[in-house]
Amino acid sequence: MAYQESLAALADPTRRAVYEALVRGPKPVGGLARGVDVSRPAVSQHLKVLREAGLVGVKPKGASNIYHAEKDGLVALKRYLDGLWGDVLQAFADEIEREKDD
Amino acid sequence: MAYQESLAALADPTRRAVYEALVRGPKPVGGLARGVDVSRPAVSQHLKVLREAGLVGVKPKGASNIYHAEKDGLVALKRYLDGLWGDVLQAFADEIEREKDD
DNA sequence: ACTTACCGTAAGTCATGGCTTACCAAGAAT
DNA sequence: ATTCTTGGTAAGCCATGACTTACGGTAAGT
Repeated sequence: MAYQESLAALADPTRRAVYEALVRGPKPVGGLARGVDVSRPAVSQHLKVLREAGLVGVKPKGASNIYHAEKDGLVALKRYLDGLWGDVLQAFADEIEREKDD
Repeated sequence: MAYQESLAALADPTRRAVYEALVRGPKPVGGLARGVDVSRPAVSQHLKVLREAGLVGVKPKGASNIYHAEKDGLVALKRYLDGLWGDVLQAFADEIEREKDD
């Protein structure tokens, strides 16, 4: 749920690939594993990290678990970056001011 | 310059701390090192990663190197997340539609 | 000129984490 | 009831990467 976890979760390429697949629509673990070139257990582990970051959620559907993208983790990350963005703009403005002193 | 590098760069806590310090204003390497509990060379290595991601830039000022936040890397990351966000909303909309079929 | 401050790079150490195989549990199907 | 599919967890391996110390190089101060 915290932006730090979203950041760490999305930093890994294959985990990001799994997430991007889910962003296009809900899918079972097996389906996700087929889209990536790692084993199915590896995908399960990635899903755990994504789940703890609030980026995805699960709904059991019989024997299979259907994963889907969740808003929370992404919103947290977007908010964090927007905060940084504001500060960066401020820093730029400050620098313009400073350059007037020559 | 690519969002992948920004993601990887900001995923590390101490590197993120260095970046956040720069976002509040330009600083020399030594000053940055004093704000974090790792050695100065470690900070230099983090700055290299941040620089390659387009998140920071340098301006030599005499003997010291003044680092500052750069827009490019952050913009790239924000764009990527906005794309994801759009897809997530679409996926949610699709799911609402699907639930009408019961 | 010599020393001191500032910084980047090299080499080596060590922990983190991503991957695999093996195993186990639960639901579907026959 | 047994088999087959689906998937989470455990244990172990191994590469990546974050950190340290040591070194070299340039600019400023005296």
